[in-house]
Amino acid sequence: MKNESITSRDTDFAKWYTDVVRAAKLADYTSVKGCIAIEPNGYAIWERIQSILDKKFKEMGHVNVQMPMLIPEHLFNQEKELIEGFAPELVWATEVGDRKLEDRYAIRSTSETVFCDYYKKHLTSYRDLPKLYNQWCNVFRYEKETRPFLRSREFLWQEGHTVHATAEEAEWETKRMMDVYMWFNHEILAIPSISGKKTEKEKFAGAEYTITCEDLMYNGVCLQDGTSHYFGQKFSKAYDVKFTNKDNKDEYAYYTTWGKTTRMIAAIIMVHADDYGLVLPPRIAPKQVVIIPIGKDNTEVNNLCCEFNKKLNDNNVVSYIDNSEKNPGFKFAEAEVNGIPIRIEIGARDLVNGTVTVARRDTREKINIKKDELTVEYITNLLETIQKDMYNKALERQNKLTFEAHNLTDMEKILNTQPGFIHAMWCGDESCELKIKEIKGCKSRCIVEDGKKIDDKCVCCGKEAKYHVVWGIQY
RNA sequence: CGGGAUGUGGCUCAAUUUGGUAGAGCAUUAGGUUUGGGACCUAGUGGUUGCAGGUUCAAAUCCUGUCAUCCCGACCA
Repeated sequence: MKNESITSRDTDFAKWYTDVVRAAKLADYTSVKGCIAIEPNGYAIWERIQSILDKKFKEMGHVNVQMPMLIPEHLFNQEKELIEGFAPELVWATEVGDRKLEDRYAIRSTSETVFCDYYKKHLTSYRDLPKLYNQWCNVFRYEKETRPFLRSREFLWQEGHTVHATAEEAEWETKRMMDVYMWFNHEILAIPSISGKKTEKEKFAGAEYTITCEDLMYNGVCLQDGTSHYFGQKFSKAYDVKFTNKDNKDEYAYYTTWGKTTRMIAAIIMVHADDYGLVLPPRIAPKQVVIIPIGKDNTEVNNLCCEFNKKLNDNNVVSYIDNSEKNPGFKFAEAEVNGIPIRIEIGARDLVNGTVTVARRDTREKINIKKDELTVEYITNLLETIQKDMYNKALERQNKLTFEAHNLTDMEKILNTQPGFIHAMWCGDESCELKIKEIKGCKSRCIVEDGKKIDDKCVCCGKEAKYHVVWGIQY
């Protein structure tokens, strides 16, 4: 039965989204404007994200550190573009008790400043390089319009800050970290993201260039979900981060940063969830299997549940038994709203027939199998099938919502009927970007470098096109 | 910052027009009967009606002020 408390996805997408967040108990509002309480179900997803990404980062040679969450004003002011880009959303700590603080401190919105300040002290020789540091932390940005996970004032993320002896190496780092993000979205989150460089207008304040990871939501709205920036020597010059190179000469370090945030949870919801609640890809699901015994005090049923649950957990499948006092129907609905990938139903009737019921969350299909067929292998295979099917389903929809535009009329028509990823050529002038933005706030998402040419002319001005760009309406 | 709306148990709302003992559903607690798609019965807990002031014998209701939230616009990595 459909969950009455969740608004239909096709009726009101925005309402549906927050309904799913609340129904799945991922997060709740707090009395602090724009700051959510991430609840156990939501935090468990973040912990899965963290553990998988953190392992990957470490395999690649990164190490974790922790920097201050207060940033002195003078540090921020050293990089003009950065302070200009961030000024509107910085919140300042200025007082202690009834006195003024010794300095004005910005609450951390991003940590380039403090990392540079640190690296400045700790780099002497090229032998110290590269330094591959990462930080898991919270940041605060004053946002006017906030929505849980999607855009909150305080959010959790990881920010990698690396310094290198050569531009080539730093650029390689920028690229390989975007490859990690794409791998993560495709393989773990089952989201068929696309990636490419941001235009000058849309890049990170102060970066040489920004590579972005862009997802397409169910309703055709785009979501930036991870960025990797190449700074060249811009920041190291502003913050005097120098080292002595092999030729015994002073050189400014080459700097990169890359980050991914709790916004991923919003992406999971808006790509995979449905009118029945959350749907989690098996590889990110904190709980992969729920076993629901039906009927009360049936020793045989209980034993079978316990036995199989143990077998699964012994084989690295995260499974649990729902032994609560609720009705089976309630348990089914609850498992469904929480997005548990597989549900196993075992009752007295099954024991007589020698069967059990296995239900897939993604398709909501119920499969009756013989009791003997219920093996760990059967479940692990099914989890993999679900993972693949979810990716393919998302990809199929993304393809359906991917369009080509040859002129502004095309673009307008697409944006007014069904937005999505819009491929169109661009001359490179910001004036054209601004003109396109006038249509429903459509922005450039990223520049595609697949060599594919849709047209020779700019979609906007008709002059010679330089870039193949994906456009769209963004969150 | 401009335009509009709303503040009543944890949640959704009623009672405000016409001032007269603050109510329902959901959630929750206890006990019992149930259990193959959000069960039922019984008994409870929980609210100085956003805040401050005023009018009145009497204010959730009328008046003044204030604060907060939401929507539209503007703004936005």
